[in-house]
Amino acid sequence: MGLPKAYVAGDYEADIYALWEKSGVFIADPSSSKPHFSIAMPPPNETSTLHLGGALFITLQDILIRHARQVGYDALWLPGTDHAAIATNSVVERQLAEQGTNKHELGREAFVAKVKEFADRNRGTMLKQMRAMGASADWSRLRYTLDEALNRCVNEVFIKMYQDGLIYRGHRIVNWDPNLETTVSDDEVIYKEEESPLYTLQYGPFKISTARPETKFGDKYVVMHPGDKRYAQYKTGDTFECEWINGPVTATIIKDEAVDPAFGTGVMTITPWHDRTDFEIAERHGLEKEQIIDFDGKLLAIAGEFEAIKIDEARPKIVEKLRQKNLLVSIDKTYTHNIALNSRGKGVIEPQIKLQWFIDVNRPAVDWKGQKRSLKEVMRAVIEDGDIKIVPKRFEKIYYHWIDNLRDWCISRQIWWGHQIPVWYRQESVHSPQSAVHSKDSVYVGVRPPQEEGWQQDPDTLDTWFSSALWTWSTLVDPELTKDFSLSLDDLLAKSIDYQTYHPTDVLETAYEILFFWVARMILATTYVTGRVPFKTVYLHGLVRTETGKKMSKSDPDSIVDPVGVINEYGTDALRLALIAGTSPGTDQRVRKSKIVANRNFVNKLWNIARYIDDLRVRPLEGEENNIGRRSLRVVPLGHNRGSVMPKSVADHWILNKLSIAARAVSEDLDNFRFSEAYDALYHFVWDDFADWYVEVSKTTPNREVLAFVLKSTLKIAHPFAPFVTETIWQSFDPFDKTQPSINTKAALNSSNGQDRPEQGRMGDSAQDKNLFQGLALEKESLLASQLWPKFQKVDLAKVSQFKELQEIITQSRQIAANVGVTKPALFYKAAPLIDENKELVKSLGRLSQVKEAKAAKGLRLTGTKYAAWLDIDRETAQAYLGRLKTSQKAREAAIKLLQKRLSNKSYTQKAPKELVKQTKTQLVEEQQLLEAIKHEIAAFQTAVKNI
RNA sequence: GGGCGAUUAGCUCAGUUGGCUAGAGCACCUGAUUUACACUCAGGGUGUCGGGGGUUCAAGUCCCUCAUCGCCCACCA
Repeated sequence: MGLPKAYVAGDYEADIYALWEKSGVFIADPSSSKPHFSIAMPPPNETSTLHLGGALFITLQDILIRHARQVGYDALWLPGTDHAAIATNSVVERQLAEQGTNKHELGREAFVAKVKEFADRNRGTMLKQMRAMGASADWSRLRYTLDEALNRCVNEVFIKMYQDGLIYRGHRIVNWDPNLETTVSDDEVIYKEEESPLYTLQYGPFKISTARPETKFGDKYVVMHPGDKRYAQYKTGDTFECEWINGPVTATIIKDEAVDPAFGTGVMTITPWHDRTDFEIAERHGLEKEQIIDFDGKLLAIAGEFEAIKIDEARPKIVEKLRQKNLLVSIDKTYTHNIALNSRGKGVIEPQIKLQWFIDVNRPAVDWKGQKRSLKEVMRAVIEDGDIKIVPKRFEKIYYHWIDNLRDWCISRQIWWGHQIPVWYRQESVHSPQSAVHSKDSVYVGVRPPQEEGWQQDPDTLDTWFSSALWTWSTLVDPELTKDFSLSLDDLLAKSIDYQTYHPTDVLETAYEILFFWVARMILATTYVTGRVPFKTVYLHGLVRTETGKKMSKSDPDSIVDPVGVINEYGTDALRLALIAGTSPGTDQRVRKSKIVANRNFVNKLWNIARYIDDLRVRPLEGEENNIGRRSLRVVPLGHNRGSVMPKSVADHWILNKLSIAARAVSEDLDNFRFSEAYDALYHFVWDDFADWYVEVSKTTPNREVLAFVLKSTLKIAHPFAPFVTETIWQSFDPFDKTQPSINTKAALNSSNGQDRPEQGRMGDSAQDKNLFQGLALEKESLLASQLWPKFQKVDLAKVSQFKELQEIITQSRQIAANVGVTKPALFYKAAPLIDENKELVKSLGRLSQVKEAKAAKGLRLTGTKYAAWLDIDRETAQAYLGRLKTSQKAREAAIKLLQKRLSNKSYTQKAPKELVKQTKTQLVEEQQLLEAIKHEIAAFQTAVKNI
């Protein structure tokens, strides 16, 4: 017995991973003659640690990739990390604040160096943890969103879009975060409901309401709905004088449909600089706009005595002043409204007008299928035309809705960590024809800085999602080529072998949360640049929630289940399986400890099947001749992909049939992204069919070759789901080779009683000096990870049915015995060659004292089989069973009635598929036979009872 | 205001293009068992598939409607 009793994942995982990585089995080969398959891994924040969501996406993608390799693809899973501009930037800014300084004092260069240092220091944890999850990614192609090569791509795309008029610079209202001192895109703004007082103020003849009196200093336009009869006497352009916060103002009447007559008095004043709706009204009517609040969140000179006061402090003071001036009409304290927050850092967003860079989503400047279309139109078309399929489909609707509401994308950020905008400015003196001299900003846009003196680069960086949007292809561009500035973007793509081989990628798997942030933007950028879609299928997974259904959040550390902790306690395979069991695409799931335990048990079940077979290789069974030494079990070299085996017994035929069905089902389910169903098929094959039936059968009539073959095949189909335990078993022994001892002696010693285990969770650490498997050759071919998927086995279906008949006899024997409280009864049979041939098997599995041919009926007749078989139980003892028989009779009768009704329905026999009708007929016959048997048995019972 | 999802066993959830008597894990009950595994085995489920209506030979599945919970988007003076 070489293997320890229970599989202790921590003893093997690091070594197994090292084995894979060293062998190069994860490295894709564009020159391979195999068909290619690729997935671009969503790059996680390089300085963060793995959370359950990350564990989930790695599991799903790893399953797809491993399965693809096994069914014969050259598969590339390209990993990478993200520079997470705002997140990383703000961590370092916070550190600086703690040290009493800030980035402005430090200066740009020093600040960026500091962020880089922070990133360098914290990089690696994530990569290590992804390996711990078993990710079979091609680390030789690891990319980072701030790589030089990716920067080249980012700049090229920016320039291309600029030249096509898709990128422009303009004064627009943007979401300004005064805390992080940057703009953020519309998608990064979240809204939180908050109760705050609503002040109603007297503004000339009107009453207006506001929750933000501090923005009202400059208000000089009064707006109402054109159809509002109450204000019919006023016309657009009418003016009046009135007393306001800091003295008299001249107000102008504006009529605009944006005003809701039902809200308050139906009249409002506008603050175009700090409100999007107001801005739009002002744009429509050509009104003046004035800044009230500066970019630090303090009031400007227009606020008079309130200048330079933070808005929160200023508000009560302003309200007090309004009260004193008798301009405050009323306060509604129960008013709730949504305040805008930055999703990162939760700072309150202040709308501001700012000169920023935007992507125009409505300009028809994209060549798509022979037409000039806008980015919006292309984004819609690729889904509508089926170029990209979204799984689950319901997200297509959500996606369309997002596109329809999409505004121009603000891509410039005022943070320093990221891709700096490739634009330079220079103040130039210009002599106009009238010979007046004035200065003008010249603009230079290019991959490299202009050669002449005096140019200043735009200080802003690009939204992180701008570089992420290029991810599927920028990672496939050959980094060497990007150093050659004579090449155009098209050249770079044309000459990059990886790009030519692996793009478009096959699947993009990610969380539904980032459908807009990332998926949509990859579609936007990639269709525009390459003229092709970035991926063919989008699979979206749901959130992993806590046991109580809450979202795990950093602000509530107790809510977080740490995947690394789970790996250390239960093993990676258990975690992976728990994350896919009973889930469905796009739906949130809860993770509970019991679920992880259940899946750890499955992993252990695989382990023990292997242990049993390992043991059986070299040990004769009771009653078996001790001639194993002479028997020439064919020695098959490790990793040899033997495609088939010879079945002998009915059980052999049955298990090979089950195996084939399971292998096919798992594969088909995975092809269709039905992860949970695939695992379900695997689980029940392994546990119910292989362990509980075939292994048990093998204890009386072993066929070592079939056992070994089924084990090897099982390891293959289980491998994508539970890569570590399956590879560990694969490497531990060759089930065909009785001469080779199990090699896990060290692990066996370590974990024989669960004590003195080596330190766990050391994945990737150099502390592990000796690999358990170091004696093995490291050829790729010897790894389970590079084995091909099992082929369908042809078997004799008649023999399969015979085994099912035996199962029925065995199951019924157990049921009756348990039901009447008898242990180990005898079974008699008459004229039943099948039972006769499998006496020992039926006896052992049926928990019977003996199985014997009888001359006449004796005891209790089994009803579920066509064979004449009786359990040796007297009818008095079996009284309890009578009730069961009667229940069964009723069920049969009900079923028969239903089937007859169905068959007598002409529209059913005419309209339903022929096969189904045929099936129904067969079923009716079977039910009728069964009913007859039951009736006979009940009659026999009644006779017996009478005779007592 | 617009949209999406969920509602199935005590709990957590599967259930594909409608098609056998609706399933799994956990929990629970009864029993077994010193060598593959107590991380085990055998046996045990009386569910109005949220309510109502409709389409169909056939509905957990499709359509309408109502209810409850959750999410997304937009508006919020």
